[in-house]
Amino acid sequence: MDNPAVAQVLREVADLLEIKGDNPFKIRAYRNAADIVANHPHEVAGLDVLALREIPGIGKDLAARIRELVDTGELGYHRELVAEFPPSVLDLLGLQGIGPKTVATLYRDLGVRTVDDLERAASEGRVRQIRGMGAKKEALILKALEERKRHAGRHLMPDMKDLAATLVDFLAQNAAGTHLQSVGSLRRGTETCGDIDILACGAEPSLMDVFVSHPLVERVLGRGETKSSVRLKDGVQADLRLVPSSSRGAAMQYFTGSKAHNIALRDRAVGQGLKLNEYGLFRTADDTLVAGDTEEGIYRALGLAWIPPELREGHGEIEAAAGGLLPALVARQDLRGDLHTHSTETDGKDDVRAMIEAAQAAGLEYVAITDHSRALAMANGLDETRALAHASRIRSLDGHQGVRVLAGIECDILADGTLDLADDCLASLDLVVASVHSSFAQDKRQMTDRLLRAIDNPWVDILGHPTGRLLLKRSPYAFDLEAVLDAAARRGVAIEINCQANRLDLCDVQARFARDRGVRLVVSSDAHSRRAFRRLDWGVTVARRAWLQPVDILNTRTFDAFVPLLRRHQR
DNA sequence: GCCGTTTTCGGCCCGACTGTTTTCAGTCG
Repeated sequence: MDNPAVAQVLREVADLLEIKGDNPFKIRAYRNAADIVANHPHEVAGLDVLALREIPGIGKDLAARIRELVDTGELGYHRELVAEFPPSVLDLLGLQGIGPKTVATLYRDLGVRTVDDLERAASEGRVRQIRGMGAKKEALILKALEERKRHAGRHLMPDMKDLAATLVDFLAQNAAGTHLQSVGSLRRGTETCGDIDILACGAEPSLMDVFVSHPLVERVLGRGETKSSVRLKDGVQADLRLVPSSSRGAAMQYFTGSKAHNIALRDRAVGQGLKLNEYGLFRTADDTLVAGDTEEGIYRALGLAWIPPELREGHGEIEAAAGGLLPALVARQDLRGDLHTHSTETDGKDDVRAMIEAAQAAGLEYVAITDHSRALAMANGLDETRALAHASRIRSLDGHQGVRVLAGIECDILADGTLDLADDCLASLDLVVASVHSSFAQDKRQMTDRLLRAIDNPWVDILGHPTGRLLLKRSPYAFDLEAVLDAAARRGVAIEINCQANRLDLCDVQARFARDRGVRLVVSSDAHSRRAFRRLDWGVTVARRAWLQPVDILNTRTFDAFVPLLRRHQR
């Protein structure tokens, strides 16, 4: 059992305890333990009880429970809880506005066990009859169900990338010499993906048996000579396609898409007396093969430069490739700094020193520690006094392991657009990321004014996760993006591409729009633990899909070149 | 359930908002 699997069970125990109404501190202990395990550098399965107990937050009970789990693959305590509440009720917690108490009430009073049960109950008007609920709550539930339906079958890109990598590794161990590659929306780097497509070039047909026998496979949907489909846990569908090596490029191109890109490409081929399909590029007149074993060859034969998969969305990339105008896209190794991270001073999992060391390990030259401000009480946010004391401790670590360190803050933008901390405090810090964490329901006018007012504050350097969306869960708040971007461009405030898997905020289209309006962007991890610097990959994917080049992103600069570009140093 | 140089009990991050109340419960962050 690996760490994510252990963490998952602990998290389920916490959720079930919460539904049950158990001691909140016990719930926190389980949730905390789940985070610890998920972020632990070693596999907990390899640690004995004593070693487990040395981890802060893991005591006698949790150490024993974790051992039981990794030794037997099961947890008796978990089983007991599942006997009280069917595990399907955990799905209800994923609905916006539905928490553990509501789940417990719905189960107890209406026998709601599944999302489908809830939908029936709400649409039949039974929810409003429960004490403590009313017509508005029922409408809220129906809206949350509607949102969920809209996102059904979609999954976050980073999760799917990990899953695809697991499958590809497994296949690679069983098919030496085969070229394996995940294609489809995963290769293009879209923020959410519906399924996993894997291409195997030059493999034996027996690879299909290996594929359908993977432990994660729940059901085999189809098994053929060249294509098999399976359903994995969490309902993810994965397809494996076998193609001959001679068609590798054509198949990669075809299965990577997007549909719009492929249609435009085939249209271009037809105009040149050619025909493009998943087997190759052929002359229409006599069916001779023109290209097929590499993608580059296909694009070249069509008079185009090779187009990076992230751009293949039918958003002008073919015209750009024809005119030699494709951007030299930013890559992960172009990032030299991270401008949004948290430490144990607020809700981070690792202290400042560990975060700096992790930044160094991630190949960064500089990092800003930007803990929360006081309005985020749940995160133990900092007031002015604590912020300044924290800043001086952060600065004392400047240069640790050769990393330049900025003492910053992620300061809340309050409902009226003022900032959560006094200007003189913000002025004494090295960098201020301003973000909205409350009052999401304001109308468009209010929210726009709020953001504009925040941007007017001379000590705001970066606007953090600007739209507030949570992928597959919450829509962006209503505001005039164009007005905010124009103000940011005018004032020299940078706009963040937040790398959290469920944020990716700004998104690709908006980031491209922002750049075109003269806004400067940053790519920041918003890391709450030392392992989370990995997320920078995902933000870079967004940036690439936004056609961004290194010059468009402030934190590709060296430290000395970057600092003067901060808004506070511009006059 | 964890923790401890205020140590084996009694603490443990909490404020804003919403909808349901008629003084509060639930959710979110």
